[in-house]
Amino acid sequence: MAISTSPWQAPSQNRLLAALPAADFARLQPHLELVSLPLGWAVYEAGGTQGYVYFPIDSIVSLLYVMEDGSSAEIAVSGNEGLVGISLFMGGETTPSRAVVQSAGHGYRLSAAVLKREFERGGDLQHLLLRYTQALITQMAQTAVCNRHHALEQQLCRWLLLSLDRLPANELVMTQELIANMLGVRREGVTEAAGNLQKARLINYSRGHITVLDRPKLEARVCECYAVVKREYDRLIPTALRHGIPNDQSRGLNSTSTRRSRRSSGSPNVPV
Amino acid sequence: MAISTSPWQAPSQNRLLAALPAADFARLQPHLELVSLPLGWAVYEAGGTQGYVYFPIDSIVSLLYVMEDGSSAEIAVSGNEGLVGISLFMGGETTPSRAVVQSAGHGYRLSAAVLKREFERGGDLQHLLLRYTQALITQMAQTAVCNRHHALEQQLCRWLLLSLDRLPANELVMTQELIANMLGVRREGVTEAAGNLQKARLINYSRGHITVLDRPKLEARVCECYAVVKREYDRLIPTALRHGIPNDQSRGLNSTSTRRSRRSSGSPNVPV
DNA sequence: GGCCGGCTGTGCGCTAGCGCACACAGGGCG
DNA sequence: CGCCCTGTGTGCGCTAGCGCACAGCCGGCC
Repeated sequence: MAISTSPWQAPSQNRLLAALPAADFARLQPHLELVSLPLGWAVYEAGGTQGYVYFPIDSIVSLLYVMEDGSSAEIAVSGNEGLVGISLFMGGETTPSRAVVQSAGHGYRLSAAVLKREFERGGDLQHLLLRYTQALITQMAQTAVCNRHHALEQQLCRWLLLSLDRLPANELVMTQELIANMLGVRREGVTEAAGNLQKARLINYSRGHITVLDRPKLEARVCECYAVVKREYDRLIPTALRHGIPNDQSRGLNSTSTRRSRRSSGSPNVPV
Repeated sequence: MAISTSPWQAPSQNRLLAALPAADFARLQPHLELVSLPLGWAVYEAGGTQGYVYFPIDSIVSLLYVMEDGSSAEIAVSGNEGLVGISLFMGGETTPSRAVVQSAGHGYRLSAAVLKREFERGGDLQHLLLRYTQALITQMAQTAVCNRHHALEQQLCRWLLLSLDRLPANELVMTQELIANMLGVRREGVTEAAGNLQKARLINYSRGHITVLDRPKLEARVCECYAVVKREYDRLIPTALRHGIPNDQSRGLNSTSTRRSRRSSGSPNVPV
C-alpha cells in the first residue's frame, strides 16, 4: 500500500490522521487503503449504506442534498482536514444526503468495521472525530445562514475559499455549472459573479479551471461566514502533527500559493 | 388529553431521557434538576461556556446565529425529543451560535461534568446522544436547503410543524415578529404567509397566539424538508419508553391546550 | 483543418422578498 | 373608560435572482 513514492499520499497529509497519537495511528495504519477519488464519483448515495469512511488527501468531497425536483444544494464540504462518512460512527449508518467528489484526487479509506471498533475504544480517536463533527456542524449551520442572507457573490467567495483551504494548489478544476449546483443557484448567476471577481483580478478562470490570483482581496470580499467556519475548524482540529510517522517529504500543507496538483485518473474507489 | 395530573414533568417526558436503559437513567436521575425556561432566555450565548445541558420537556429552544449586522437565522430547534448543549459532549465546549427559549416551559438540566462523565462511559447513553446529534445535523442540513430553495410560506409551514411536534399543545405562543427572526425574513413576509394560511383555515392566530386548526392540510402544504427531518428523528431516536422509572412527582403545572405558560417570575435557570 | 460538443457570456421579462412608511386594532393598565 | 403600546395589515418602489433563449468560443477529435 504504497505510502511512499508520492509525497501527498502519506496519511499524515490528512489532518485527522496526522493528529492521532502514534499508538492509535499504528492500529489504523494496516487498514488504510489509498484510493483515487475521481471527479463526480458518488462516495455515498443518499440513504445508502456505507462500507467505508474516506480521509481525503488532495481531493474535495461535497455533501449535498438533492431535492425531489432535481435541484440541489451543498450542505458542507470535506477535504484533507476531515473525513467523509460521519454517520458511521454517529450511529445512524446513513444520511439523507449524498457525498460527491468535487475535486478529483486521492484519499485513504478505512472499513466501517474497523472505524467503529476503534471509535468504541473511546479516547483520542473518538474525541478527534467528534470534534471534527462539531466543526462540520458549524459549517452546515453557517451554510444555512449564508443561504439566507448573503449575496451570491459573497457565497461564491466563501465557497472558493473553503475549497482552496482543502487543496494543495490555488487552482480549482470546476465548471461554473457545477459550482452553481453546489451553491444551489443558476449557472448564469455564477457566470456573472465570477465575471465580477475576474474583472477585479481576484481570480482567473477558463473552461473549468479557476485560479485564485489575489487571495487577500478575496478574503476581504467574502461574508463573515467564512471566518466563522475557519476559526472553528482551526480551534477544533489540531494542525500540528502528533504521531511520530516521519513527516516525510516536507511539503508544507499550507504552503499556500503556487502548488499545482495533477490528479491522475484512476478508477474510482479502487486501491491505487 | 391531559396525560393525568402532570406527567410531562417526569424526566420520561423527554424522549432522550426516556430512552435510556434503567441503569443509565438511574445514575443520571440524582443529578437532574427541573428548571423553568422562560421565553426569550438565552440558554447559551454564542462563544460562551456552558455549565449545563438541558433536556426540554414542554418547551422549545432555538439554535440561532446572529450576524454582525444584527440579523439572525435559526439553525435548528430542540424540544422534548432532544437536548440543548451538544458541544459539551462533542468536545468543542462552545459554539458560534446562541440557544434561545422560543416557547416557554420546563426542562431538566444536568451539569456538564456529570454529562461528560457518563458520556465517556460509552455505551447506550453515548450512542443515544450521538444519534440525536445526527438527527440534529439532518435538521441543520435541511434548513440550509430549505433556505435556499423554498418559498416563505412553505418554510413557515415547516417551522410550525417542527415546533408543534415538540409541544404538547396545538397552540404556539409566538409573535410574527419572532417567527420572522427565526426564519430570517421580514415580519411583513410572515404576516402575509400566515394570512394565507389563516384564510385557508389551516391556522388561527391573534396577537401572539397561533393555533393549528388543520394539521393534515398543513402537512400537505409544507415542503419536503419537514418529512425528511421528521423521518430522520423517528429513525434515530426511540419513541417508546425503555426504562421503568415511574412518573414521579405529580406537580400539575401544565395542562395541554388552554394553558398559558405563565412563565412567572421564577428566575431562569433555577431549579423549580 | 474543420466539425462538434461542452463551456461561457448576455439579454430579456418575471417574481419573491426587501425596506420603508403608515394605518389600524385589541387589550392591559392607569 | 380611554390611553398607549404592542402586534398586525397594507401599500409602494426596488433589487437579486430566476427561467429561458440564444450567441460566441475554445479545445478536442475525426
